[in-house]
Amino acid sequence: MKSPSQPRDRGIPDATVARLPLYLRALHGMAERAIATVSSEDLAVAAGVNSAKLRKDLSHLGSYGTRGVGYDVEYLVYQISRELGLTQDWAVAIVGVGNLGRALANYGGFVSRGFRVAALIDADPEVVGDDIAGLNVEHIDELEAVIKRRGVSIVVLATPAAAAQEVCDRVVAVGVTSILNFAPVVLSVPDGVDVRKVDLSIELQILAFHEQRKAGGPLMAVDSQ
Amino acid sequence: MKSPSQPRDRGIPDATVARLPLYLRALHGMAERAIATVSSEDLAVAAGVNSAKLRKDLSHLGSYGTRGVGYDVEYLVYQISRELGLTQDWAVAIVGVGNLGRALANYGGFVSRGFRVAALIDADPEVVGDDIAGLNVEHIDELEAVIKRRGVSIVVLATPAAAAQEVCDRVVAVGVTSILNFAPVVLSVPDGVDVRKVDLSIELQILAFHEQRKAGGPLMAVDSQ
DNA sequence: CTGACTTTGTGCATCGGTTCACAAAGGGAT
DNA sequence: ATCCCTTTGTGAACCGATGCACAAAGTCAG
Repeated sequence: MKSPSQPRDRGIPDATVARLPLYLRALHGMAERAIATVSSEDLAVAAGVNSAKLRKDLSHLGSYGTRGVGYDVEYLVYQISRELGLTQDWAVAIVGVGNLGRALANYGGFVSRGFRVAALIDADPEVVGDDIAGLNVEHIDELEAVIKRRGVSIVVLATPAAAAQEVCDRVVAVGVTSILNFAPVVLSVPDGVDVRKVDLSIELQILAFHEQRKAGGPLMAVDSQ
Repeated sequence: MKSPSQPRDRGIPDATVARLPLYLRALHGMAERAIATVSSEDLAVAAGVNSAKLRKDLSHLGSYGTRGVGYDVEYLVYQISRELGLTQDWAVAIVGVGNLGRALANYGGFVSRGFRVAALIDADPEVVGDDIAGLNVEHIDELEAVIKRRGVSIVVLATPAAAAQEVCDRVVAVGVTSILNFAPVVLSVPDGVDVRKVDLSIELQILAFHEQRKAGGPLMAVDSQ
């Protein structure tokens, strides 16, 4: 059972928050395999982190382990889910139904737990009206109305770079404060609005940097194999 | 002091490397608008960071600015490109041509500079043979052969979670040491292999955490911001 | 050439995050 | 109940990243 009021240090470090979903995924896998309890060591391995870090991360949520035993898988799933806000249902709108938007709409794991794609929105009349992943694509003119009507609180931007800032401004204006941005631009938003960025080309460039270094540094092999 | 033409400080901090692509993008935008020189302040604003950080980042590459003036846009573009290894051409293979793989293959900005999608690979006979983004989808059996033949050095995994580790093992076995993983699994790889992970559901969960907190949270807390 | 002005590059203090290492807490056996 | 074994939770050292603030280095006007 849950301790009623654990006035837990509401300041969970960002680095910890970023790892909680990782632990949660590992725990879900264990729950499916009917594993009842898990040690910090085992869970850490499954999540790809070291066990001291995992223990410190979990300690920020409360004291949910049992010394000498480990953590109860189901209980920990619940606690982490609650902490992340996954015990409620989040309505997500995807703006921009190009290749990427379409992929996101169809991507099952993307909306597995706690999230629900509630709207698809695009500006192209060619696409508006189409059914994708069981949803009707609505026109960008309806943006504000749709967001309010469906109670959307998280917006995914999969628009072209040039359109991202404008769409961003509009959704912020109707009260959205959480945005996941796939467009390769730096969005400017007022304080209090969270923007997370996923940038494929940046990831590739970081890989290229390390790859180059492994290959002998710049100006060495142009044609290596 | 050192000669300004010999920067070669081989220890560029990871945090800096992660931001260089951001600067590069901003600089490209400026170059297109025919801006010849830029101050650290202006570039920092364009890239969404603070100027001291930007200057420190650039100082790791060498001393490429002119006091009292700023940085030459074109020269800085070249230096950062070179440092990131973008002056050479990287052959990228995308494994898994589902919705996401397809989106990546078509995503223009994804392969704009320095990168080239050299192969699309899938296991589904339904998809193999299709032409996507001007490329023929090849069968997973050909994985090793294609990677060698095309000189692929970076592999993008867009497979289902269950297949990712196996594909990963196979590409590592033929010498690939840079992997961009979109599958929601923790890949285990030998030392020396770089894996970067893009995980859509984790990003959403992080947003949900902050959104929940803003909305009052499981326990209404100090609303500092 | 000199002096006013601009902007870089960096020393230094600080901060957040990671890791180590161990005392405390619990279980199980006898 | 007592001892032994396992594993958590955390104090403290460490490490890298951030941001301030300023001297050094350059431009430009006269």
